[in-house]
Amino acid sequence: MKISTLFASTLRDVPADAEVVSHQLLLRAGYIRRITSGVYSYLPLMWRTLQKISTIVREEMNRANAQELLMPILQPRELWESSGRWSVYGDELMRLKDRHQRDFCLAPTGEEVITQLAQIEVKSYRQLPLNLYQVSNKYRDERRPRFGLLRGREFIMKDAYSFHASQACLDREYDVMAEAYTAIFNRCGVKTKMVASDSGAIGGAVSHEFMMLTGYQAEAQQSGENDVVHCETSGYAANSEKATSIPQPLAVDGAEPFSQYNGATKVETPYTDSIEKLCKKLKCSAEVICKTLLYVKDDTDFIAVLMRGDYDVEETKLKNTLGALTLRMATEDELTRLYETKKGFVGYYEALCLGETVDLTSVQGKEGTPVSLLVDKTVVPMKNFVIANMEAHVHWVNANWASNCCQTEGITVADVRTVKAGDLCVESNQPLSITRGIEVGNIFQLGTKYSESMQASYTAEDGTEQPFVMGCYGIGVSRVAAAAVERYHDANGIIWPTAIAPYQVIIVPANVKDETQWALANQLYAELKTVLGDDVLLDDRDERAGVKFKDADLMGFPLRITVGKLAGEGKVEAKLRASKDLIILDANEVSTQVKTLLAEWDALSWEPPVV
RNA sequence: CGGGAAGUGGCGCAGCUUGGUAGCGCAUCUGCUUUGGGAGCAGAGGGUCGCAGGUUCGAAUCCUGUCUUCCCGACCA
Repeated sequence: MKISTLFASTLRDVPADAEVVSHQLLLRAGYIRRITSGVYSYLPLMWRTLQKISTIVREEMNRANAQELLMPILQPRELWESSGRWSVYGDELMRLKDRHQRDFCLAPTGEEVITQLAQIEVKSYRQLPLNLYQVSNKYRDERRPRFGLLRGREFIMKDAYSFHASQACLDREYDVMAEAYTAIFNRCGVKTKMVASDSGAIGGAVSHEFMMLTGYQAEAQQSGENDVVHCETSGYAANSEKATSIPQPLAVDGAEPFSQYNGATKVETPYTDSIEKLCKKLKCSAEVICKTLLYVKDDTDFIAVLMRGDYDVEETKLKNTLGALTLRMATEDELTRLYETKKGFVGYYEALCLGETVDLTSVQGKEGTPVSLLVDKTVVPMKNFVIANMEAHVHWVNANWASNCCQTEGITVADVRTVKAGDLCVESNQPLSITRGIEVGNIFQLGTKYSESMQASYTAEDGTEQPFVMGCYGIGVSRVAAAAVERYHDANGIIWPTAIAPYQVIIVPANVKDETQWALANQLYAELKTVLGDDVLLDDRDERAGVKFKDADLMGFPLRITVGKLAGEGKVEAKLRASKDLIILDANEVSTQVKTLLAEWDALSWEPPVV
């Protein structure tokens, strides 16, 4: 390919609406253009990169005995009703109507279609196991598309679905997919960590995500939307939405700071509507405070969550514990309606700490509105702590649980707290660290969730009808590309891992009007095409050398061959994008050296400069 | 969904307060010079100032509505 005819133009200025590095660079280097919020055209350079990623994905999936097919993006409402997800998926489902006012959606994922397909086609256990996949556009009406290709409303995803006659068989496939994924991301040059994750709206039990960690950057520049909790010693790794830990072993006995009070005492704490203010007022640390947060489940049920003051509630964990579809904090209006109290003073001192036994009737709100209690595990061992009692501007200190408190029926004890860096690993008892990450793939054990709701079954060996045991496996193809740019770039532009660079080599004649340089550049171009196929670019533009160097750096090709002043002596310069060094080569050894040079650029060991 | 900001040639911006026939840089095109890290000079083309209504002799500018885009939030009692 000659650059003069390549459909790509570079921008000097950063478009004002691009926030993250990958978005900026892909725009500036002429890879993508936005059509509307969260929707992009992939220009030829981008498309080549995406195809290279897809090819790697296909090769590894095929190697794992999965079969590629292609399912429709446009899907009817009825199909989604049959799985129950037409309503469950919520606003993220991109919905539309046809001319007869029939409802359709654009596929955000493919369980419904594939399960129906299996139901029709697979009749016997003899046809199992089966793993089917596709690479196609997916649609999610994100509440806030952002970060360019990292979170768009339209994106390219590889989604695979496996069908099994037993859990054991699914377990084996799950491991096979985990291996395939590791191979895929390694080949793409994207360093990932497999972490335990929450299964979210797709449902099911066991699931893992493949996270590209971005923690190599200075704190303020860490990109990615997920926090990954991990332990160096045990190898434990989990999304913060799923992670558990041993809480920091701080003194949770408030006897010390409150020694001036004799037993449980009511203390004036005006306007302490945050833990921070309360600590300041009482001159104590947060871990001796028991805070109470009021949540609303599915917009109807009230749940009070008791949490140690220095920890936050992990809402995903809470949601799963409660089996809630939606969850939100109660509004201040609701607090007033239920208890006539203010933010900062929600608490059940009287019900839980006064006397020997708890009185759950007094936990109810006005007019007997039921409120269920959920106690985080960290709260149980607390002694002589601070707790509110619905009375504004007052807290109780030196409070202690009634003796049967956490065993009382109607009080649930569960782990719903957000892991903090420095908490201890449940496996190794060593401190955990937290790093930002970009999710580029995930694997789920769906079990029989979809096969049961959609009544997809096969005839088992014993003649009975059994629902399929299913797994599903996704890779965000377009997100992998953006994530790679997020990881591999410098001040001058993109630095593609060789495997997914749109072109491996760019030949730059410094001055196209110099006949010697021009002739040699063209000769090398022809030679390299025989070695690399169409993976070589010739910058044949009549531009100054500086312009061409800048563009080559911005676009991020791994190897640049400059045909310049040494052309007369039959010599050229080779430069790896990720390196500062120039290598002088004899022109006649270029085609034999190119692959060696490219192999030198090993993306997995490259560390970007800390800016 | 809540809050904030912004829409002016392809990209980045100024002009708006105090209405008077639209400008700068980059990019594009032509010519000359230049030619190893985003060149210089001279010239050219390209915009119904997001859209709709209103005020006015006159609106990019003032008013109303609307659409779009971006940012922050939607997690702490």
